[in-house]
Amino acid sequence: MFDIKLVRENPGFVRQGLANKNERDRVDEILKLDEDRRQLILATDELKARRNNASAQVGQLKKTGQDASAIIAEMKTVSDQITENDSKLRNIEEALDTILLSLPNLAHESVPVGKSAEDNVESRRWLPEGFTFDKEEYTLDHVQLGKKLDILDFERGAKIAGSGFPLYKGKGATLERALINFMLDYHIQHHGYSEIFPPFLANKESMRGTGQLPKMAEDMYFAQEDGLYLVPTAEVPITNIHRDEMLAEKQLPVKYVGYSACFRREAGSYGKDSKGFLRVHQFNKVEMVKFVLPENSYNELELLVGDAEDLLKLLNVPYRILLLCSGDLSFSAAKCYDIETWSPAEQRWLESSSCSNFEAFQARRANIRFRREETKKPEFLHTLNGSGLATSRLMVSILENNQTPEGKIIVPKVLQRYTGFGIIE
RNA sequence: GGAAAGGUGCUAGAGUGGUUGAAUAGGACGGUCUCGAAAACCGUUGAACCCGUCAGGGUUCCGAGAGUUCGAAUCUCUCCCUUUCCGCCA
Repeated sequence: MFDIKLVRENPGFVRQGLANKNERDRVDEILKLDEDRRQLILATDELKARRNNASAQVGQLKKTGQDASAIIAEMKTVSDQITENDSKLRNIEEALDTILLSLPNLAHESVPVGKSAEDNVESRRWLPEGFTFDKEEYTLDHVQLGKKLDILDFERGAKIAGSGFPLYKGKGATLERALINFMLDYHIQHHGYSEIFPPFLANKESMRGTGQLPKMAEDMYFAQEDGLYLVPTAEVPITNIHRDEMLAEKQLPVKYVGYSACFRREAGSYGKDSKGFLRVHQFNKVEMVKFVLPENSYNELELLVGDAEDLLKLLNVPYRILLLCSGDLSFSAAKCYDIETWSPAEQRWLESSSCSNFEAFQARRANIRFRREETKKPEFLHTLNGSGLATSRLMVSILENNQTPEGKIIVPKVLQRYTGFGIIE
């Protein structure tokens, strides 16, 4: 959520920040509501103070058997006024919250200002030894490979649930499971994360906490009867572990890693990237989430990206890192790196991970705080998360990059102890 | 799905409609004592918001919301959640 104090104290800065994020300027509306709100609180608090005093007097008078009807009569009108003011105040605060909850986080100063994905900046890339971008080396795309080897069945997935719900078979299913386990184990054993296996459905409060609601409602599957959303990412349940909690400073950083299936309606993107795994309604993802001290969050972001990169190097998958520009940042992020892996068949990069620092944006929405040792005061902490990694597009890169001229798949070495086989043919 | 019980501070757990932000105990923190520690004793121990340069003052919060009342943790209604038992079930 947006910090109202920032708007109050530095409206110009917020105005510019919203413009950089391609967002409508609502600063004046906010300031007006904020001003109204404070005036009303001031007036009402005064009335309430009067009433509290008078009520104490009534108590005293009654105790001693004296008449209190004059005060009672007077307080009746005061109480009516209070009721009226409170209801006005509620309306104002609702209006204010609606705006504040709908505003995206502002970009950090280190983020390049830009309009769209065109303006993202490649910060580095890593290519396996002997790698070439030459398409001729690779004859089949992941859909063709999946069919030929009978490890992926998109048609039957569509029959069961609809298009975009992949079905893995045989060694394909094993490979997917191996990949998930490898990623989880590696983060737990080498990067110091503790493992979470979260619920795959979450309530409205949780969705609001991480920023999916109110804006992304249309992109999520919703179980009407129960008021629950299918999680679009494990970020939601894992970040909400500490919703409405106060952590101790010495606990930080808290680092979690967890697997979840991810469900996305992808409303409005029909026909785009519809082939195979490129855009699906359900995919698997291992997600890292960190709760950190505000002063450390940008350092922690770099470490987070490094944690995801380690896996790609071990898997021997070509990738590049993009620093997203202000206009391409997601709703909640202040800074974000995308990691894209290479698809030789598509001859382009595919997004396999997104690592973001949300600063206090989610913490403010979800009310996640820590108590600072030095001041003894509560403060919002910073949250970060990153995919480490999403399997579907990563699987595209793994299959296509590891195919032999005969159309077999060599299983990456690090996965072989999980799969129990070294080749799919 | 049926039945019952219950939701109070970091935790356990009191609470008669009128100084109850809330007894008491535990925990945590600080101090005394000690070479040090334990024990004992003493003290401290919530948050949000508003006004104020500061000092400080005020308001709200006992699951959530509405109601009764001059005044509600305490009375009424609705909802939510948790626990236990029964049924169904991986």
